[in-house]
Order: sequence, then C-alpha cells, then structure tokens
Amino acid sequence: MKFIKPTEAELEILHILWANGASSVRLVNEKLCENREVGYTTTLKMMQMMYDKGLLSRDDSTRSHVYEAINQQEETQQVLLNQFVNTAFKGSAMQLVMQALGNHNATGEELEEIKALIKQIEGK
Amino acid sequence: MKFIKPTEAELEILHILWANGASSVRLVNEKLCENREVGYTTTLKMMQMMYDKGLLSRDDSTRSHVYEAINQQEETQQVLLNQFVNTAFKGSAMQLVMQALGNHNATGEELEEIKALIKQIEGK
DNA sequence: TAAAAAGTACGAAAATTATCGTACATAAAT
DNA sequence: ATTTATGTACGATAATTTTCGTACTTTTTA
Repeated sequence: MKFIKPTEAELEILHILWANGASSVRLVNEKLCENREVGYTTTLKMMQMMYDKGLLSRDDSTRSHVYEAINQQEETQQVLLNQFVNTAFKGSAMQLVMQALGNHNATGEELEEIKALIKQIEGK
Repeated sequence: MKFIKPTEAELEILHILWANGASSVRLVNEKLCENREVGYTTTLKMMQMMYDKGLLSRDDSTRSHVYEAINQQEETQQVLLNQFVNTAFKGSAMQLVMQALGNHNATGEELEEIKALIKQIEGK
C-alpha cells in the first residue's frame, strides 16, 4: 500500500483532525483561522482533494460531511520523519537525534524518558 | 540576517557542495545524475537561482564558475529541523527524538554517543 | 582556422500546491 | 413562503518550484 505524503498545508489539517477526531469542514476551518486567515472554500477544497488523494475518509450521510484522517498520527509522522532524515540528513537518523537533543533544551524528565528508551533498546 | 529555506531540489545540491566543497556546475550535475537524469541547464539554472537567493556564493573569475554553499551544513540542518519539528511534530522535539530513536535501529556506539550527550546536558 | 565542445544567460513551459469565486442546493428562520 | 444562512462542487487563478530549449560566447581540437 502506497503512502501519500501530505503537503504542509495538508499536514495542518491532519493535525486538527488528529486532535479533534472526525470533524466538519466548518470546524476545521475555524481552527485553521485561529492562526491565519483562510477562506472557507479553501479549506473545503483542500479537504476534498485530501479525500480524493486518500488521506481522509468521509461520511456524507449528513448534509455537512464529516471527514476523518485515514492514517494515524504516529505512522504518518514516521513516514515524514524517514523522508526528512533522507533529504535533510542524508539518512543519518542519529545525527538528527543528536542535533534535536542538543538544541531543543529538554527537561530532566524528558531526558529520563530517553534514557529509559535507550536502556530498552540495549536490552534487546 | 534572514535565513532562506532551501527547497528539496536545492537541498540536493547543497549536500553535494557540502560533501565536495566549492564546485563547478558540471561536477554538481554529474553527481546529481548518479541518482536521476537531470539536464545540465537545469542544474545551471538551479544554481544561478540559489546564487540569487543568497544560498550560494560564486567565483566567476574563471570561465567555468565555481559555486559554494554559503551556510554550513549544521546550521542549515538546524533551521530545517526546527521547521520540521513545528510542522510535522507540532513543536515537540522530544517526541521526534523518541520516534527517531525507536525506529532507526541505532548501533551500540551511537547509543553511547547519545548517552554521553545527555550526560553533558544534565551536567549544565 | 574552422568546427566542435563546453560554458553562461535567460525566457518560458510544465508541474505542483494553494487560494478563492461562483453556481447551485438545502435547511433554518422570520 | 420568502429570505437568509450554510453547505457542496468545481473551474479558474495565483504562487511556487522544477525543468529545459535557445541564443550567444569562449575554448579546444582536429
């Protein structure tokens, strides 16, 4: 099964759907407008295209159609991450990890979490 | 100073220049063609645009101009990483680290390196 | 030295992505 | 029952990114 890579604008919509679950175009548009001005029909068209692409599913049994992300957040992020690692870091995921760790001041708690994960990986 | 975000095609060229240092269009084009067919003038135009944008510097004292990346690989990657964290991971760098760590089987050596970095961060 | 090779400049087409206007249908409200 | 609000569909435009053809110039080489 082929995975369709969402564009940046599409990703914005996906985040809203992941956070809120199945939603109408109206709701998604309102959330989008919290950040920047977006015409209603723009959002509608975007979501229709995402439906055509296979990024969203749709329930059109009610007048106001209800859309939902087909792929879960984690798997989508995994694909995007792989792609990003390849284009921006030439495949070196560890280099990416090092830079992300080094420059995004993590809290002590987060560091503990990461250490736990490392321990788990080493344990295998 | 404003940082210009390179597009994906531009990033490909930047990687070649980072790896090989200052280079002619011909050389860059040859490297590009190792992966996929790219016309010479396509590469030329790309690099000229990157020069105009301020991504590359150029020595045109010789007939065959020599281009070089203006920004170092690390700082460019840092900017791209920040952007990517924001769009794909909604700003959660740690979530990204966890996913990258979990899914890109690291070697023991790499894990040691990361642990050292964590220790260093904690030390501050 | 004339032809071929290798270079730059640049306009423009092609492809992709994002935005919106307009037409039309249905539901709600007055 | 009209008017107003809310919804979908969809063509068209704008913006961005990628690709290349053509014109012209300078070296190289046969």
